[in-house]
Amino acid sequence: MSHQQLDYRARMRESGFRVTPQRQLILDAICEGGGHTTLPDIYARVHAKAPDISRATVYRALDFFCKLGLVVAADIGGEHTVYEIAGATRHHHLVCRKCDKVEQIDPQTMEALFAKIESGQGFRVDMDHIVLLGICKRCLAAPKRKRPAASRRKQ
Amino acid sequence: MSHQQLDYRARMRESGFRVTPQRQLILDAICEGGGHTTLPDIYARVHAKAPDISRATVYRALDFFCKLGLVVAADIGGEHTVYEIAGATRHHHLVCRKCDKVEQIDPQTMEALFAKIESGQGFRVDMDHIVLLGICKRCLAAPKRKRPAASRRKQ
DNA sequence: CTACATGCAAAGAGTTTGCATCCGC
DNA sequence: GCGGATGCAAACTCTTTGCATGTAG
Repeated sequence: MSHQQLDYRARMRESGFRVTPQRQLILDAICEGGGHTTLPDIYARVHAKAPDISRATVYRALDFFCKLGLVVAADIGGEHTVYEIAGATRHHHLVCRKCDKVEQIDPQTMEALFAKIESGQGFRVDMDHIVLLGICKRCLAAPKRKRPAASRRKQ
Repeated sequence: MSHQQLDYRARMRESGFRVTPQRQLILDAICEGGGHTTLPDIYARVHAKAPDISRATVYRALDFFCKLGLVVAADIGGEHTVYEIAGATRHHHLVCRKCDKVEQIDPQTMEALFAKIESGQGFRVDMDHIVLLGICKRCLAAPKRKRPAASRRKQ
């Protein structure tokens, strides 16, 4: 991810903004999260390495990254908004309600769905990141199994 | 919706809980909202008819309805959780980012998608109410057009 | 009459903002 | 050195909770 990091640095500076150690740590934390990083997650990671960083800074940095388009925010109907590095192509996830495991949906399957909706009703779906909740293969097979899994409030 | 209302009353009482005027007003408000009713929405509606009802009561009633299964809550990635009367079958919506119009997705299309995901990756999607954001037919045709539309914060 | 519901107000949780200070560039 | 970035703390918003009172059944 190192060469991409350099890219990010350049993009920040080009836009007249600064590359600070805090922002780098926060960006790192999002990368490390690999897919679904929530604010508490990011803050915890960052705080472990640099205890002085305040939550306000994390909020501001995330906002900043989103505006720059480096990071995308997705409110996927859990407790928290999740953040991830803006990838080249849109992709979609399946999240298991039992074990919180995340897997990707075959992109073509989703593109086919969008195409069908557009041709059928003239509606152009425009979402970079859809998350479908359900039960994964393993949990379907072993209903007893449980991982620490953050509890979900709703639905 | 009147006979259904009676049904609800019965279900509440059967479970040992009470039918109060507040609960009826709140349920009415959800019905009137027709599809996507948020808490501020519900509160506003209810408050207009009965100014004494407190937000706490609305929260408690919604929680209660959800537990009873009369209402489903869906956090669709907007600012607020939306509530709606629990319908018989799951259904999914398209919401236009420009004009906020809501339309249904052909249920079979979505069921086909879920079936494909389950057969393909063994993951059973389990969502009653998916919302896909995008641009509707009319707004695609007339990009200038705008309605008051509540502003969206994210994504 | 009894137990559930309500209203009020206070407490929590999460997020935003004002301001003095700091530090990339 | 300048102007953006940070840390702190206070302000805000949304939601939950404790408690005395009200009321459906």
